[in-house]
Amino acid sequence: MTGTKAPFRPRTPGHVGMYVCGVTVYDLCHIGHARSAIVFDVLRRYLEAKGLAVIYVRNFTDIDDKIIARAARDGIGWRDVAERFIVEYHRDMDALGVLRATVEPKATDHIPDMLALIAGLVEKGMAYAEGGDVYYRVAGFPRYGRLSGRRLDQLQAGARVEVDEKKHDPLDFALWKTSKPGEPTWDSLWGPGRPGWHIECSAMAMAHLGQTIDLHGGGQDLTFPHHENEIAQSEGYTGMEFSRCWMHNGFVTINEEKMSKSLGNFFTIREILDKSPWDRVVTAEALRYFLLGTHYRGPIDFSDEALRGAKAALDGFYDLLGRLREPEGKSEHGGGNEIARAAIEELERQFAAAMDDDLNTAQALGALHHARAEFNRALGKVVSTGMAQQAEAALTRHGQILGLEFHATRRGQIHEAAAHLGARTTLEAIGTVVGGTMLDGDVARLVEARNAARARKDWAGADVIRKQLADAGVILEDRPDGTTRIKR
RNA sequence: GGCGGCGUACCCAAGUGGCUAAGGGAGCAGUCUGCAAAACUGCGAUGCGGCGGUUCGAACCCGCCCGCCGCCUCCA
Repeated sequence: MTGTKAPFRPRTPGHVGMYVCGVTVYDLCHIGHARSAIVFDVLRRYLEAKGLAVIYVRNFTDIDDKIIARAARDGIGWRDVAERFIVEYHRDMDALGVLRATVEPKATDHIPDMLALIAGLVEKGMAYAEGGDVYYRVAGFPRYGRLSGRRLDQLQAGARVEVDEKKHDPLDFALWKTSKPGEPTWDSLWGPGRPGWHIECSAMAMAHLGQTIDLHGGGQDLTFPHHENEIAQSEGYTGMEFSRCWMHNGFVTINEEKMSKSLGNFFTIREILDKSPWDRVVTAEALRYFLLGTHYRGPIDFSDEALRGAKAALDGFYDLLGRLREPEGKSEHGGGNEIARAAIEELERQFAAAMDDDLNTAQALGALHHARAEFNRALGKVVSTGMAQQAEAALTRHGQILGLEFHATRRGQIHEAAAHLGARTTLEAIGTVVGGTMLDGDVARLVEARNAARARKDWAGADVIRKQLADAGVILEDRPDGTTRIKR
């Protein structure tokens, strides 16, 4: 609220009520939506990992001009539009590993709450009715503009021409508006109509989290006027502080420019997942990694190159996890145990320090990479199976806080998985068939044949098989002890 | 016009007064290796848009300038 970082202290120790503005469900989500969802998903995961009980409320705006317009265009009902895109939202966000919120309220389920709020504001003189519409009297709320660092006189000077002459002041905003013919309507004290945009968030936040919430989040573009208006409505009504902490994520840009529909420079989550050369699971994780690689408040520029970089960085973790999990090269008398032990401690410390400092996920990823290098170094000096397990657990535990699941068997672990799964099932479980569908049994036979060739120093023959497997998306890595690591 | 943000190596990026300016990607060299891959080691900004200033000390604070972006209207 003060525009500075401040220690986060929830109202009730050990409990956090957080509200994040979700999406208006009239179209597929783009990566800007993904960023917001992922940032606050990570915040929620981290708070929970710290042992706090989090109630996370993320709404759906399911009544809005754009939904009505879309319904008219598609020739279906507005409720059908909303329902369809809620399903699509979940499809995309599930793919990105965004957890469902504790409560995902829809605006239209809270019309009575909104009406109660509006009525209260009118009673207190904070709002006024005018010909079936109800407006909030901004001038009656002295703190208006504090969140976004604006002053009333400046706003008025710069205000664009308002067509709506029902407003007493151009800055006033609609709490309730008369429906046009054919539009969805609800009955109210001021006649049939529908809610303005801002009131829904106040109503839903208070309905689920009480009159003062611990934390409110959303995209940077919502700071003004949406969140400013939420504060005005809520505090005007309750006389209490609405949210103790505000967090706004920066934009995703394309070629350094904000994504927007008018510029046509936006990517939906769907098309990124569909058009990627990699499997969906791999792409989704790379996208998440990419989005967490920059501090949430700053802008982030999306490009194929950036996504490739994220994927390459993740590959390093997968290679390490494969080495930690394989039984080969482990010994109880290894000299790497101390290195690994120290690295785990360092990771715990650095990761927490980064996350505690305004959710610095970029720095947290740096800590994870440092641990990765240390674990690799330890493996070079040999570690025990127990220490390898601890290292693996440390990596996956911290990865999970960021929503990076290191999905067990993406690459490099097929020989483990294949032991107890049918070959076909394994391929599906792994989810990353890099352009090949060779069955595990065939792979195993070819590896055996190649090793036989190597044993009799038939290098040409061995290389033919290596090539054959490579074409099927299987990469072989020979270990010093003569065994072969299989990656696909 | 008002408000705000950004500019760190080839690319991305953390760091916002004081140890050798994190980390990732790409690159080069070396170790290992039949080859390859992976891994490890080393190299790479005497400098953090430019110029001044404050300070024992600044990428980090102040001033001016240059460049880029966003908000002020629906928008994650």
